[in-house]
Amino acid sequence: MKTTLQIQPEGPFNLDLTIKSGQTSQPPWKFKSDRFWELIKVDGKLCLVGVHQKPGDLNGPIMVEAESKGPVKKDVLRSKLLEIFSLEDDLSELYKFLESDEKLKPTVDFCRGLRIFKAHDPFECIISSICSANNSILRWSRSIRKIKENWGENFDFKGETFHTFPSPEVLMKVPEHDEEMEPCQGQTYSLKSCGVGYRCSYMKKAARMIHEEINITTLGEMNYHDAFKTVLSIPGVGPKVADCILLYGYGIGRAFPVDVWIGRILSHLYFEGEDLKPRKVRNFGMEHFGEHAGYVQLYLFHYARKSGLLKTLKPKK
DNA sequence: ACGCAGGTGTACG
DNA sequence: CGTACACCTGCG
Repeated sequence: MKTTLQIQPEGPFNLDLTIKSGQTSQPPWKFKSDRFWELIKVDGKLCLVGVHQKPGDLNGPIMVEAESKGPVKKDVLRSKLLEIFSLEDDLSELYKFLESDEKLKPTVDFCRGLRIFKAHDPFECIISSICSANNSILRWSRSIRKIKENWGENFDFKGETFHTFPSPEVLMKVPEHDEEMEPCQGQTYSLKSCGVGYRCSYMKKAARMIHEEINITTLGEMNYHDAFKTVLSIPGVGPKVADCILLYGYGIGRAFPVDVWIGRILSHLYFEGEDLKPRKVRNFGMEHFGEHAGYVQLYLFHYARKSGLLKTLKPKK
């Protein structure tokens, strides 16, 4: 069953940039025939959505086309997409803030319309974020894709198969190593074979905890500090991953995920290249950027990459 | 070929 | 409490 709708974002929105900017909430959506496609759950139903934006038209409407087994309520689909692409964030407010800081000012021209690309659901976000730790974007997105192909729900459309992310219960039961299972048509399907490395046991333990112990649906209602401490208790989740989860899974804008790159960038911009401990970078970011911290991190990283600044920042001398 | 990059857990002081 | 090192994989 087909559903179509239009969304008129408030302020600039760059769909292409947002999807491809390497945010660790999820790998880029599949691009085919002018649209980005992804299988998501809307109102509990599998729903393949295709989103289109006229190239270069940062202020134009977003055209949405969705295919589902049964009927899907338009307003539910609409709010899901508003959520995923953070379309209700007030970018003019953000840009006012960025322009008030000489160091942040240049990021705006490089990033106009870039928004936080949120995960489809908190569980997927937690596992994705654990998998992204100490990993490359390439390897991480490959792993997530394989996990979805191996254990997600399928949806066939026009000769292609799309996959959801598996539930906690499914993921906690998947085999860790190939030796644990019979080869199936010459192929094996273990979590290790997805290339997750030593993160394998963290991911399985996290899935078990979320299935049996922790209620992750109420995290969004907690204050930042309590939510941070709660996700920190999940195996494989340290400060960086915790902030990714809060930012991309729950839209908590004060979260400031600190990796080595954001550390080098802030050190270069504000500390004359001094070697900074991650703890100090995080405190500085949260104090100075406040509720914009998540966006500042996103904008600084993209700016540094596009402007060539990143290449000049050396991994200590 | 093989060294290296990349956060977290653990084992120390 | 802070610091040092091992962990796994794929790229250059």
